[in-house]
Amino acid sequence: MRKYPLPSLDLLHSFEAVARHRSFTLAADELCLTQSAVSRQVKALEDALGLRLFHRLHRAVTVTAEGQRLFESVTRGLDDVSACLAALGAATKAPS
Amino acid sequence: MRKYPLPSLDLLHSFEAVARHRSFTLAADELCLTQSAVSRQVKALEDALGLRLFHRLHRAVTVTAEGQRLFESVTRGLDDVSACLAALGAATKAPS
DNA sequence: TAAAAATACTCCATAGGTATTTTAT
DNA sequence: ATAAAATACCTATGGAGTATTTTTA
Repeated sequence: MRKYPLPSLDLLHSFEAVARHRSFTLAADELCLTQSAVSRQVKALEDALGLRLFHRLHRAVTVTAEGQRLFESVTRGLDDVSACLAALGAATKAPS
Repeated sequence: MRKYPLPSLDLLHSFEAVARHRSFTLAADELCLTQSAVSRQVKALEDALGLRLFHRLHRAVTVTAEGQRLFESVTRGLDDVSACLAALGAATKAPS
C-alpha cells in the first residue's frame, strides 16, 4: 500500500535534463555523468513507465507528446522544491 | 552549470514517506525497505542539505519547521507527477 | 563521413540487509 | 521493559565508466 507508485525520482531528474537540452550528451555534462549513463537512465525510465518519452532523430532528440506532459510536470516539481530549498538556505552541493 | 542543485530525489521520496507517517518504520514498510535503510537515507538527506528535518522523540517523530516546508513542497511535486503519470497511463510498478 | 545515441563489458562503490546498540520513557 | 531509531558491519548489485558499434543524415 504505497501512496506513490513512482519510478526512481533520480531517473526523472535525468529525464528532465535531457528534455530541456534536447540532447543526451549535454544533459550528461550538466549532470556530471557520461552520455552512456544518461542513455541507460532514460531507457530505464521508459521501461519502468512503459512509455516512449523521446524521439531519437539523427542529430536531435525531441520529446514525445507523453514526454512533454511529463517534462512540464517534473519541471514544475523541481522548480518548486528547488525554490523551497533555496528559501530554507539549504546547502546546494550536488548529490554524491 | 547545473540548473537544479538538488539532492538525490530518491532521498526526498523517502523523506516524504517518513514525514507523512511520522515514523521511520512505517515509511520503510511502504517503501519496501528496512527501517535501517530509511534512517540512513534521511540522515544522508539532512547532511546533504545541511538542515535538520525531523525531531527524534521517544516514541514519535515530528518534522521540524524546515521539514514541514520541504514536506509540503515535495508532496505537491509528487502528487503532481503522480497524477501526470496516471493520466498518461504509465505503468505503476515500483522502481527496481 | 561525422555526430550523436545505444550497447557490451567490466568494475567497484555504495545502498541496503542483518544484527546490535542506543535512547527515552 | 519496551518500542523505535541509530549504527557497525558486510555483501551483492547495479550504476557508471570506457570503448565500441549503430544509426542516419
